[in-house]
Amino acid sequence: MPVARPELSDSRVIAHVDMDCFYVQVEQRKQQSLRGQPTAVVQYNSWQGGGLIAVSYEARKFGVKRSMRGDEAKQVCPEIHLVQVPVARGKADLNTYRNAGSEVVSILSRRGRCERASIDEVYLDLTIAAEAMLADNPPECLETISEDVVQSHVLGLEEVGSDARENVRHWFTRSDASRRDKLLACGAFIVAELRLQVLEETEFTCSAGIAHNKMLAKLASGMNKPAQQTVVPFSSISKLLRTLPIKKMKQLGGKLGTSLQIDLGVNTVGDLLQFSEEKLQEYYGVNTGSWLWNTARGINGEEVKERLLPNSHGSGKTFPGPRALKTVASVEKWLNELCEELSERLQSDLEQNKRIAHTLTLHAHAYKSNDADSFRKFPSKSCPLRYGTSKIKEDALSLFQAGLREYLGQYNVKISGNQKSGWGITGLSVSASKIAAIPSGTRSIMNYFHNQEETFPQVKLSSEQLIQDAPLLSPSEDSLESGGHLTLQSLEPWIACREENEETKYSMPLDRQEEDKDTCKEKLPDKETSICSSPDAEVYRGWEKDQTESSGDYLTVKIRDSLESEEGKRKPNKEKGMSTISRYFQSQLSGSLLKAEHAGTSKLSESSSLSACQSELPQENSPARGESSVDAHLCSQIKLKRPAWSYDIDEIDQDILNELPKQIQEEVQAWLRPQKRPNTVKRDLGITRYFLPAKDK
DNA sequence: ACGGCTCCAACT
DNA sequence: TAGTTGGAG
Repeated sequence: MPVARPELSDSRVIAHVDMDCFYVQVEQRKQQSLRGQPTAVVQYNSWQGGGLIAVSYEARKFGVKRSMRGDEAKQVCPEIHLVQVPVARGKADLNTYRNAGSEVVSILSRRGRCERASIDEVYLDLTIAAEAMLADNPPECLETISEDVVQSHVLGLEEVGSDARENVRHWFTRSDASRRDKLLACGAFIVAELRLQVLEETEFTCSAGIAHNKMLAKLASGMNKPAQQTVVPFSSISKLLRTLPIKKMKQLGGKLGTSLQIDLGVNTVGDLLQFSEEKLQEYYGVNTGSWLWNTARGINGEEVKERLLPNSHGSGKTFPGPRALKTVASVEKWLNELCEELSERLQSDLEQNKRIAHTLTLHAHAYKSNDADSFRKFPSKSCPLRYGTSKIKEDALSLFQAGLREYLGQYNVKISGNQKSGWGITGLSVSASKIAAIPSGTRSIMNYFHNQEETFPQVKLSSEQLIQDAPLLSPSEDSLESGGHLTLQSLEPWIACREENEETKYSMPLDRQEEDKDTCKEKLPDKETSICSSPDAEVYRGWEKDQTESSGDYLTVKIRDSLESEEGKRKPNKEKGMSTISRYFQSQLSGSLLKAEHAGTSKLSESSSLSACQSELPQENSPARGESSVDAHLCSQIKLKRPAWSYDIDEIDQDILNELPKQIQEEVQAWLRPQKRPNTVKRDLGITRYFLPAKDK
């Protein structure tokens, strides 16, 4: 069965905002003299002037293109200013651009759901805001319309006429427009405001598309650049798509688009209209077939996902041709560099966003010169991610060695040392994924009960489960003010200070599990303190409150009473679980709730707040972040602090969760199963077979 | 075996 | 789940 077909009456207001030659703008802001100049950002100046990764519009006039070499660019545009991407640890370092992207996102996310689509693009769902504007303050009632809005492009209007501007102004204000047009008009107002705010607060310009779905918004944002916006009214869609080259459509720029051209003779999106949905499904499978059919009609039901932060971090480098790595030692050296960068970024993510990553993956490209099957792909390998730079290095190397053995095949025993081993590594990357919000129900739990108390005198937990005599927790004023044990901050140090001197449970990387098991184990500490709960670890971790810094009470709440060990012996016991959790909440309420209010306004507590980006400050006082000493300092500082809580996230009884308020359930869920994304949109990109007819029909 | 470095998502 | 593949900027 085909995927659920999106509504024909899709009247959402979706915007796609795209920064104009973003890296160039970032460099121009840093170095104001570059403004207005033909400029490009280049990496690796050594070989042929390096590769261009961003080109200013002034330079584009000269025919300078991305993917040119620096030298080429100089030829067509001798005046061009080439700015190098920062280099750290022997590789390009994109952090300044990532941070600048975060600045922008923090502004663009103000008016509706915001999905960070890449380092310099977002999608916005402005439906609610547009509806509100239409209800309260519709454009047709406005006396004057701001210049920025009138400068919008509206597809389908005669822009060549003597009075293009007047046409646009009229389109925005006419009272007899359809509701969907009016909503788009409101969307365009909102986007214009947002873009202005971005400019004022960051000095960056951007372009935008406003339409009823993501596909069309994306298409439109690229139509008038730079620093302009384009609206796609419903009535303009068919004409727009009729002549649009198929490859211009997002997702069709690659092999699928080529297959459409070659195999079906489809050159424009409009050409697709002649094929029935069934026919397209025959060629490309049900999902892709339906997607194509819808796309031809401008229909696209993809939701804008709420995501301000990336789902993974990676650090990689290529070693082209002669620079290929040929010894394990050189691979190790580079892996170390990559891991250091990755670890640093994981640390910042932890500090700024309170998130932890759960999986470490290694990718490599390799060649074999001698062998017959030398075109085999180097397999990617992953393992649980342990925080701490040296742990990451260690694990990454193990993953590499596992991959290499597999790559070389079982007969090739000698993999190390020899210069003439016949293999070479042309690309390496390490990445961290499955990033989830820190196990910090604390905030929302406290917020929840805070609110509850205003509404109800007593929490809604069955009374027999409220154990009054449990002297569990009554934090001193002091501990609350310093972040106490109820805030994220108290949790952070425990997770943040994962460094080498600690005792840490060893999650054995794949390759060592078999052969080196014994030798490995001896070197390893046996006490479990790892963030990652490995599935086979027989561990108990309660919630602990440290005694060094707070009032001296000691708390151990068993959040997990039902334990399912590997042998699966014990059976769930809801009652017990409930009672302990209830005790915890109860003690919170009776003991510390009111004080928590003060904590909420204290400086420390503020600094621990979960702001997505720390860049909402005016940029004058937010210079580019220092390189790395910050982290080191913070970490050492943190080490002195106590471990706050520990927990065993895999062992929480689902029944217990179900008893909790929805808000908390969601938060806990997120940390229970980080890998599972809520609401996976049934999107269809099964782009695997292009030449095979009808398999799945 | 060069465009380099990321990121996302679907599929198996 | 881990690993592969395609796509985009």
